[in-house]
Amino acid sequence: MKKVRWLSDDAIALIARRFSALAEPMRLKLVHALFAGEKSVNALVEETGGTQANVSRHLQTLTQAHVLSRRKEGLQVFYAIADPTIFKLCELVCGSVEKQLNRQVEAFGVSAD
Amino acid sequence: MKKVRWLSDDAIALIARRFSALAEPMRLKLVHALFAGEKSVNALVEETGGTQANVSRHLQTLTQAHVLSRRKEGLQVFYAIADPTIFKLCELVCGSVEKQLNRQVEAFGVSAD
DNA sequence: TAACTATATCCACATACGAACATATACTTG
DNA sequence: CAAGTATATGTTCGTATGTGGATATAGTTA
Repeated sequence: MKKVRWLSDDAIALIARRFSALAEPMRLKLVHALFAGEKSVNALVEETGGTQANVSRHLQTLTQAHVLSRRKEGLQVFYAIADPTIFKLCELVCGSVEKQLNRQVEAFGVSAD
Repeated sequence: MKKVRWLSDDAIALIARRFSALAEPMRLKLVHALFAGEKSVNALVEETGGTQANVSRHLQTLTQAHVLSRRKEGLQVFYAIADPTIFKLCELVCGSVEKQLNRQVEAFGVSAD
């Protein structure tokens, strides 16, 4: 028996903001790249193929959303996954999308009658 | 030992789309309202306080994202949560946001020195 | 201090997206 | 078939947001 909590408009807005942090391909790429561990901005620029300006901006967005953490060391800045729930989140969504695609493939395969 | 799958740009885009379905306050409200079970458009309009046009649009978005299912019965259309992972997703994010807020409150409480 | 590297920010532009009104469509009932 | 109800869609508008180039800032090294 699960209790469904009540959510104020402010709470709803916060949750929406958290989701929107992950609702962008480049940001997802960055998060995914960081699954392997902490990396510098430069490393992320090379790995994702984005421009330095864009990568920096998205990293800022993710950090403000408390998804990533920021550590400065000399000239470089290292980012890492700050919120461990991100792993489960991505896993869930990834699996769900996969399942949906499989269903679509199946439906397509038997759709002729 | 967890294997990190490789994700193509297309896969990334799909996952981003799924997240963006939940990255909007009104859509979250609708999803949250449907946690209690299937409801008609009219019921959702009343419960959320949105306009009929907007609610209908957002319901369409959520349905296309495979978050909700649609059942027509006479004049009315009933929507329901189609993807059970949504529950866990919201639970995770909700808890994470809550935790983060608590940390901020604590930090604020001891920040004066 | 001057050159050099890594990162962040400013700016301009294009596009996506949510809101609201009006209207169309689908279904029911007299 | 006409009127009425529930839902969807067309349209316009304002705003938010992603992008890339140029530039600013911070830190290192000669």
